[in-house]
Amino acid sequence: MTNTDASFPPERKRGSGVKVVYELLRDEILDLVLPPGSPIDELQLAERFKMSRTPIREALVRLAGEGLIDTLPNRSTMVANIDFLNMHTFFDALVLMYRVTTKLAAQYHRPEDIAIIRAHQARFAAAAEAQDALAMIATNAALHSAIAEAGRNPYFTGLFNRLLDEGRRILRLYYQSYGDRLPQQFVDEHEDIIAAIAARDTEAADRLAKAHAEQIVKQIQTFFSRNERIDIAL
Amino acid sequence: MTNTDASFPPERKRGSGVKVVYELLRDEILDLVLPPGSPIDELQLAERFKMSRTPIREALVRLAGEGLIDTLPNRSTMVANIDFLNMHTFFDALVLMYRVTTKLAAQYHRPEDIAIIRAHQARFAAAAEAQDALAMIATNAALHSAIAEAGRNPYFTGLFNRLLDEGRRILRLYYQSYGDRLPQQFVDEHEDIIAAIAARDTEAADRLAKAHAEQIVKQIQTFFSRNERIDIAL
DNA sequence: TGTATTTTATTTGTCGACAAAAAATCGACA
DNA sequence: TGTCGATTTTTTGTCGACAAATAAAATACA
Repeated sequence: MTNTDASFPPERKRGSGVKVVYELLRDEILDLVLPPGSPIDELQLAERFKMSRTPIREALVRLAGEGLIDTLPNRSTMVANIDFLNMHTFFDALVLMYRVTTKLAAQYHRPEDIAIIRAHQARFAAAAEAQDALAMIATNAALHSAIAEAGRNPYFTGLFNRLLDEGRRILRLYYQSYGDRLPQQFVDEHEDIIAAIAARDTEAADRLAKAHAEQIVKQIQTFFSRNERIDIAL
Repeated sequence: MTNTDASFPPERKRGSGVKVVYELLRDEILDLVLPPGSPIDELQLAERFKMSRTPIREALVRLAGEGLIDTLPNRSTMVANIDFLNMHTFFDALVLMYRVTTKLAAQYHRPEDIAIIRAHQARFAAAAEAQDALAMIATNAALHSAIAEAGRNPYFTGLFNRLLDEGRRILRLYYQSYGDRLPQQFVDEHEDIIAAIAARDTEAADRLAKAHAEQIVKQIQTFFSRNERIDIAL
């Protein structure tokens, strides 16, 4: 019998509380379970996670540090809004990081990195095959994150992962339109990029990553310009 | 008489405590008053700032989020070390951000930005004239930060400012060798960069920023290779 | 004397409570 | 009925205290 008795508190390990709250809240924000602008109530979270406000607070401070929530002093903390007006700054940064991390991966990767990258690519291909848009988004981010890791520059991987997270929120907004067109093309482009990395061809890696990133950005921008009226309403 | 009575506590404004601790600690870390590896004791800080551990803790969480301190669970938090072995990743990121932010400044700056940038450049020139190495480091960082702001991409300015902070720590290590050679050249290069930005010549801005950044990096690397034996000791 | 084990001390993580600040509600007055 | 000001309520920021985890010290044993 493994602790079915509820009279004892859940026996959370000391120090694990913050991590649990942080990660769950982070996922809920990025998956839009908590949409932008949602109010965050410490007391409510404390009840929900059955712990005091102190660890909740620490998790919120961390999330604020990553820009995922905004805190007004003394009052109201809420899920950060997506800045549609300055979306182009996001795309600029995303394209550059796609390029830089891919290029560095071609330069600095180790043999074992390629295996990891190929495993992610296989998962992405499976998601594309199954026409599962949400899985495509997730596996695509994981793949590019793995490529960035192979480049071994913590400054770039840090920014890139942050951008991919932010991208998760944006992509959720139009994930319907993501699955129903040319997923096979993305799979092929990934294959080319991986081949360039494995061959340590930095020039090709950069060129292919640039084309790949710009195509994705273009697709998103096209979607948003089609829904311009909705954007303005936000 | 403005509160010379010490019987009342210092009357810190509610919510300001964290900010004070965060900023002071941050400065002390970046200025190497707290050298890498220094142990951080919450209780000691609480005494020093005359407040409870709670706001101290929040400041530390924030600093940890920026990678300025490392926390081992349940035990010992200390000032983050400078990773000399992977310094090249820092330089790669720094050069790229120099280029990107300068280029974007040329593209997106507004008239008022130029005035701000020129003011910073004047301060840098004064520091160079006075052969004040520490002031040169500070004003140089402020100048490039202002240029980045004119580019108006929060993702890039965020990373760039973090890199400039990290650079503050590295530059302190060799600031003696910074002042005693060609400061006038840096002043001139800055002038050229600013002129390119003002003329909205993105190509020239990128080229000049690249040369400028690479020259600085080269100088630092030369210094560190001369002091290789010291590096290994660390 | 050196090593393993118990004991003590130190430091962190969490808690519940209280005070300050802002928002929401209520009430006086025109 | 509408507006301004006072009052109440809600939520945050800070505090002191306690418990868990680790390190340091002390003790037992070979």
